[in-house]
Amino acid sequence: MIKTVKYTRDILPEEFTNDLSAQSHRFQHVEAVAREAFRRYGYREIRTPIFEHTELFARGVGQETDIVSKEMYSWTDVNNDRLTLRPENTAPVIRSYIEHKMWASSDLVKLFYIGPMFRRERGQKGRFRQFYQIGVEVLGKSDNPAIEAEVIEMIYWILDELKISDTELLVNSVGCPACRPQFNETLRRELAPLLRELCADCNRRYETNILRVLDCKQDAERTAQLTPILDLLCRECNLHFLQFRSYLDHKGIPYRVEPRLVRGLDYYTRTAFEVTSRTLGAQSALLGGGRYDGLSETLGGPPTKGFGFALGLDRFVMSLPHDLADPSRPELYIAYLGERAFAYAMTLISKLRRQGIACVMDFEQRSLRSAMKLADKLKVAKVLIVGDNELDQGQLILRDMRSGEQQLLTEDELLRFFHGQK
RNA sequence: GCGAGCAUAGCUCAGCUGGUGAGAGCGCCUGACUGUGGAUCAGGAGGUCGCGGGUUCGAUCCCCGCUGCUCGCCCCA
Repeated sequence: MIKTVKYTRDILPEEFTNDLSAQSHRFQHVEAVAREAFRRYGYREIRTPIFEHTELFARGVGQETDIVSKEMYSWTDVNNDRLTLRPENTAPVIRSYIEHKMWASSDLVKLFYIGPMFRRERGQKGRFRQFYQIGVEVLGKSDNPAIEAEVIEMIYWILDELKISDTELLVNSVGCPACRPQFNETLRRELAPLLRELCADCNRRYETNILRVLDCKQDAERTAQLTPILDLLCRECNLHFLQFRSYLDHKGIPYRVEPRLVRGLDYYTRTAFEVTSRTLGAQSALLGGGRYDGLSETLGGPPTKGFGFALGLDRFVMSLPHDLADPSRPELYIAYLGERAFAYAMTLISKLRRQGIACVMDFEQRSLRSAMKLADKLKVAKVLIVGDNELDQGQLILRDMRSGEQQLLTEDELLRFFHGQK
């Protein structure tokens, strides 16, 4: 049997899987709520290719990051192009922003995207090699922290609307090109004498990404005595962070300052944030994002401020309430008896569908009993029964599957009945 | 890339220190019920016990290897 590739999976209609985290209607629901949020907040959809030139990610995300150095699906095309399945979508969106000169037509560009990303990681709860992200990017001339607060407010609206609770917002500032070298240096100096006491991972991080040492759970006790990164920010970064926090306070959005929060992608500057959930297991990040003011220049574009986030659709789906109903189930099942009724049902069902009614019928001649069983299994709300008797009398039977009540209707009355429902 | 656990029917699992016949619940199909579902009852279909090797008179059970899944580390959404 040919199966899905390791650590990938099918997202299925609910009738084919008990796994709530893999049911397609739950994905649809998160997408629908997110799209409504984007509509209200003025975001426009962008769809970029799922593969790009490898160089885009090497330069945008950073050659030394885990993503680029070991997790990308890359290949050389027949014409020797180096191509990569996108591992994230901020760099592609910036690429598009530059390619289509969006800066020329608007000072502030607000984009959203929904789609699959690919990373060659080991699978785990809430982590797959093909996973889905919904994200936004705010691009333009302004780096006003009010932009950041508005984005986070929108995130909270989405979380509320989806009834996802038990979450926590963590915020931090990772500085800018002006102050980061300095606090990296300070960190290096303060950590040097401690290195022998720190775990193996931290010794490695000391060389590769020193900020990550702060994120280590094992060595939390020892690193707690270091100068907090927030004390080392430059004037401008410090002011920016304070303003950002005051806007959150103003909006009544609760958060926790987490000086250990460090994002793993190179392009982040200043504000970094994450929303975690207690219910997710080891991979607790529901979403993450931050500011990336230099990214456009890095990719050959004009100086541009940027802020955005991406949410893990797979993880959102896991966090949704368990009892979410699937609204895409058919409402009506047509049970027919005999050839004449079959021909009639064929044309009637077309009329109903053109009116927007979700209705289905079976194509085998079967007993009314087995048709009813089928309708029951489909969980339709109503069943229309039509046989020779009904055709002769010009009256159809409409049965409510919940109450068991039946009424007689002419075809016109039926069409009007469902029309009124819409 | 590293570590641990698991692998028996479509699903969830049982199978008592290796010993005649491979099981349960749910689901599925049929009938009791010639044109009325859910409940009940009676039948039925469905399994190379993940794959390969070894130990043994005998392996679903013990050992080794492989594969897959799951969870954790790293890292991220």
